[in-house]
Amino acid sequence: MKIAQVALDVPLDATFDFSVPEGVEAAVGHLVVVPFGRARKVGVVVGGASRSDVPEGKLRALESVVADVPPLARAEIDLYRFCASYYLRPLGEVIGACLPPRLRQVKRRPIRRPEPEAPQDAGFSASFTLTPKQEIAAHLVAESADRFHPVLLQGITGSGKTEVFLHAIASTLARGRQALYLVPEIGLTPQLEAQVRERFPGAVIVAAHSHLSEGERASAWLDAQSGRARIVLGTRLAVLSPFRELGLIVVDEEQDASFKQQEGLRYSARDVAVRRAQMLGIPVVLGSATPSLESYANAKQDRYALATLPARAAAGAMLPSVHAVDTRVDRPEEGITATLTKALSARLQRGEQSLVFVNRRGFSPVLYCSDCAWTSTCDRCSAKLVLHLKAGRLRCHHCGHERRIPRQCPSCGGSDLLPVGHGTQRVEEGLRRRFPQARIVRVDRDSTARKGALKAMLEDVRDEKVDILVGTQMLTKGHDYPRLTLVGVLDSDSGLFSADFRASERLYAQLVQVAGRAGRAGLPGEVLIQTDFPAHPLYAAVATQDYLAFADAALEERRLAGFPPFAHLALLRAESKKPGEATAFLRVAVRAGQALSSRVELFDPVPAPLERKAGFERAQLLVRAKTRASLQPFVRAWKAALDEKAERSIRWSLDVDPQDV
DNA sequence: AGCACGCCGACT
DNA sequence: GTCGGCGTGCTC
Repeated sequence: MKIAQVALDVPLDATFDFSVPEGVEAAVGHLVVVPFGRARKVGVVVGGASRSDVPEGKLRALESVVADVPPLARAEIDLYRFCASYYLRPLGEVIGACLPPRLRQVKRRPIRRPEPEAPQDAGFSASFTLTPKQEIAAHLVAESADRFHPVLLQGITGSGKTEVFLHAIASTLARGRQALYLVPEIGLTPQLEAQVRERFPGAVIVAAHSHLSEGERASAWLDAQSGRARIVLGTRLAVLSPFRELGLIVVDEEQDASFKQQEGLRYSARDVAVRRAQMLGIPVVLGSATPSLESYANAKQDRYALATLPARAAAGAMLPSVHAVDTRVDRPEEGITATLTKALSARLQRGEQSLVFVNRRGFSPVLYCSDCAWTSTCDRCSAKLVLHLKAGRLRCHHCGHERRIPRQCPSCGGSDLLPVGHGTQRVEEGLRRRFPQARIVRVDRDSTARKGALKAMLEDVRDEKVDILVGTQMLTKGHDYPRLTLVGVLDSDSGLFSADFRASERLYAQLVQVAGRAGRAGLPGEVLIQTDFPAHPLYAAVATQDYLAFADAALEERRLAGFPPFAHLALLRAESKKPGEATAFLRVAVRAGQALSSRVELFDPVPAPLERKAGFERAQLLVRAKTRASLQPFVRAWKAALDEKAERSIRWSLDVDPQDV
């Protein structure tokens, strides 16, 4: 009797055996329909055997092989096996994460497939000539097209990294191979998709991200698998797409945190991209103005080739001048200092645009009672309720709980309730009072909730219907505004002294990114950073845009502290509704871990950054190892031990290579 | 995760 | 007398 081992998207760390009926051909990679419990499910055959350990009474027969989806290639199954093993998740969950939902339905409408078509023109409209530096970088990528060859491309904003990527993609297509182009958030870079389509007019290009409709997603997946799509442009989940003849992977903004999935299969799409390139023996390019220290260290150790683009590509485009505004002397009112007000006013007079960036990480407008110091907090989370004036509500950003704005203080009955903190709404109002004639647009999660709202706002900015843009990190990514010459940064300091060892790296990347919005086309740009610590070296490094100097200093700090890239981490998170239980479990986990290995270092359990969330009490525990090779076997054994020990009332997860600690 | 089974409180 | 609460157990 023939047995098929099937991976199913259920949270059980096992594959399931099914007997293969006579006359059915179910090889590794095939999608199959199987009976499971009282339901039927679509799974993927990941192995075969002549016998099974499952008792005969339990073994059931697979129902059918899915006919209209070609089988996954061995290379893909191998990649999924690697992800499952490295990130300690069931293989079925990995496959579940990358198979489009439509293809996982047992009963579904047929997927419309395009007619067979004439061979595509891989032609590339190379309307730009590369600068010598870009030329060198493009060469570096193309020179070893048929072996694993990681390249880190570090280039300041406006230096033309995209152009280098496009040239590398062009030579990949010319050699008859497909290219995968990963970006952090495709919704924020609609310009990029248009740009790629324009440059490769004869090639089929598909986008792969979670905002697609189910039909579009399935069809993009099948196009990548069949080889019809020559370029796949996508977010992190696209790194798991099947390809027929993948020849290049590009990871743009490789330092971006959104490449790390934050629940379930907690994979890093950047790391998986490098691994996939290694498994396939193809080049991979990581690009950024401010590479992660992990990637930079790899380049310094010659594991990656390093290419740098130290100058802006457009003739005459200059770097913005960056100044720290000392908020101890120049006291902000409604978040804005006199210096910034003056600079904004000058832009208004000259008909130029300004951007006010509110670094809201750790800051929000909350309601505060000036009589008894009561502040609005969420009942279920250890978080403040954030004031939303337009909606007239107080809202918890973590669990969604909301309530009406009270007229009187719930604690002392006083009527002197004031909003404190510098949320974008308050800054917007302050600016309107100062500049009643200015056209001001606010861009944040609330104002862009409606579909297409962000796009419309950005178009207004492009068409110069806007004088001042106010907003959060959404504004810092990838957009190009020719008439924007001033960037003001508020609440910058929250990243300087955070408990997270990566906070300053992130702040630096964020400031460089937002500074890069100023003065991109001939007009000189100015960046004003409001800070209590104007002499902090991080701000000096932003001013000189000397990434290498910043990174070398930051790496030295990491080396001394023994943090990544000089160590490897895993984070055990636990949460429970029972008080104290999560921490108690972590203490048990420490003892279990100590018994397993002396090659790892187990920290003390600490409360999670948001200690209470939606009624759960959350704590976490960091594990550090010198090398990946010593961390991996430890976490594997540890997980097995914890599976035995954990009570049902505890929810826990292990995060390998955590992003936020 | 679903989805059963199973044993104790307020309703037609 | 039942409808239904979510604790516990299972899925090849």
